[in-house]
Amino acid sequence: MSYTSDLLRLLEERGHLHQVTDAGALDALAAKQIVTGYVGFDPTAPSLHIGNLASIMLLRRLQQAGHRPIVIMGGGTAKVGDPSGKDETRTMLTEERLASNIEGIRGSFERMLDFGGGETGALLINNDDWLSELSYIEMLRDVGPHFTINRMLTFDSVKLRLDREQPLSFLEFNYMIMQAYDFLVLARDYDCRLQLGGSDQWGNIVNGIELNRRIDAREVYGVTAPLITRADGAKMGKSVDGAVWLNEDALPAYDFWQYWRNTDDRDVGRFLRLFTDLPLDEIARLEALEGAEINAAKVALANEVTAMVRGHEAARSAEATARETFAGGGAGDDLPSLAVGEEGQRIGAVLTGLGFVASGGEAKRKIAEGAVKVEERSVTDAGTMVLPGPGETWRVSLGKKKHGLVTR
RNA sequence: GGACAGGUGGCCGAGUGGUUAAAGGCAGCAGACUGUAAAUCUGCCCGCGCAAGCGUACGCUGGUUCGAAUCCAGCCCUGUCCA
Repeated sequence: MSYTSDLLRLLEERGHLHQVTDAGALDALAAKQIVTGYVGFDPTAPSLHIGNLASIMLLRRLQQAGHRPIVIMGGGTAKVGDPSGKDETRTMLTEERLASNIEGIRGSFERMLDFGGGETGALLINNDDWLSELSYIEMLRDVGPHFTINRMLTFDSVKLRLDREQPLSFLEFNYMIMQAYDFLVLARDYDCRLQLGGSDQWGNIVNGIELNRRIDAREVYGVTAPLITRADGAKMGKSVDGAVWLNEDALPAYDFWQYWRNTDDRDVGRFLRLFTDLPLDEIARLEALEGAEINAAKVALANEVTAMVRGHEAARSAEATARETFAGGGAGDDLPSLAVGEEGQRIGAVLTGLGFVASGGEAKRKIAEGAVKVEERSVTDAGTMVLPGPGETWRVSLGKKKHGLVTR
C-alpha cells in the first residue's frame, strides 16, 4: 500500500487504483525510469463522454507523474467491437465513420494531455495501422497457440453473453485477441510497458501481458481503475438527454458544467480527487463542508472539470451564467436561446426549440403540470403565444433547472 | 439441413381475437419538501394538433375477421439441441 514511485502513489491517493499486476515490480520500474503506458479508446462515437473520463485521467496522471502516455485509437479494434459490458452486438461502423469519429475525439486528448514531444510527450496512435495489415493465417499461427478457448470462455465479457443466451459473434469473440496483440506491438515498437484501463478491461489487459510474456518473454504491467458509479447508483455519464459528452458541439459547456454542479453530496470528494488536479488538502477542506455549504465544493468541481475538458474560458462563462440564473434570478449568456420571429411562437414550440422537451406532447404535459414559466409567471394554457417586444429578452423556464432565453 | 423455444414501447417483462397506446418494474421528466444535493410522497411518461381529433406501433410480408400484438401462411433474425 505504500508505494515508492510517484506514479502509483499518485494513482492511489487520487482513487484511481483498482487492480495492479505485480505492483511491486511496476512500482520499482516507475521509480527508476520513464514508463510508457497506454489506454485504448474505441472511436464508436464522434465524441467521448464522461464515462471515458476516468480512463483519460489515468493517462493524465501518468504524465503528471513524469511518464509517457499513449492514446490508442481503436480504429482497428472498433471494427471488431468490444463485447465487454455490452448486452448486444454493436452495430458495425463504416471506415468513414470511424475516421470522422477519431477526428472528433482527438481534440479531447489534445486538451487533457501534453503532446509537446520530449520524453514524456503524449502520443496518439491508431491500432488500425497494424491490425489491418495482419494476414489471417499468420496471425493465427503467431498468436493463436497462446490462447485457449477454454480460458477465453471464462472471461466475464464472454460469460455474460452466454449466460444470458445472447449472441456473441466470432468477430466479437476475437476482440480480446486484437487487444492483446496491440499490447505486444506497442511493447515492441514503443517500449510500452504498461496498459491501463477500466476494471472491465482487466481480462483484456491480462491477456496482453501474457502474450508479451509468452512470445517475447517481456514483462509488462497492467493497472485498472475502479468503475465509477454515482452514489445514486446511476452510471457515470448518463444524464438528461443521454451521455454527457466531452465535445462542445455534442453538449454545450453550460450543460456540461451543470452536470458537475449537480453532483450528489456523497460523490463530491471522490470526484474532486479523481477528476481534478486540486491539491488533496484543498479537497479535504471542500468535502468537509456541510449542509448548503457543500455547494461551494460542487462549484469548484464543475469549474475544474469544465476548465480541463473545455478550457478556462468556458468554465468561467458557465459559472457566470449559473450564478446569474440561479442566484440572481436573471439570465446568463450561456443559456440556450431561441428567436421566435415577428409572429412569436406558441409556448410548446418554444420549449421544443430550446431543447427542453422532445415533443410537443411532452411540452403540453409539462404545461399542464405547472412546470413552465415565462418571465417567472406560470403558463397554464398551451395556446399561449410567446412574443417578446423588440429588443426584449424573455426568460423561459421548465422546472427549476432548465432556463432559456427567447428573443424576437 | 432438422427439432424445439423465442422476437412487445429506452431497457426488463405481462398480454393469446374486441373496453389494448398495450399490465407491472427500471430508467427518465415534473410537482411538493430542500441546498441547482439525497431520501420521501404525488403526477406524467408514442407522435401530430390551441382543441375536437388524427396518425403510427407489438421482427417482416401477405391472409382470415366487423375487429388481430393475439389466428393462418411465407420469410428474416436469435437461442438450445441434433446432423
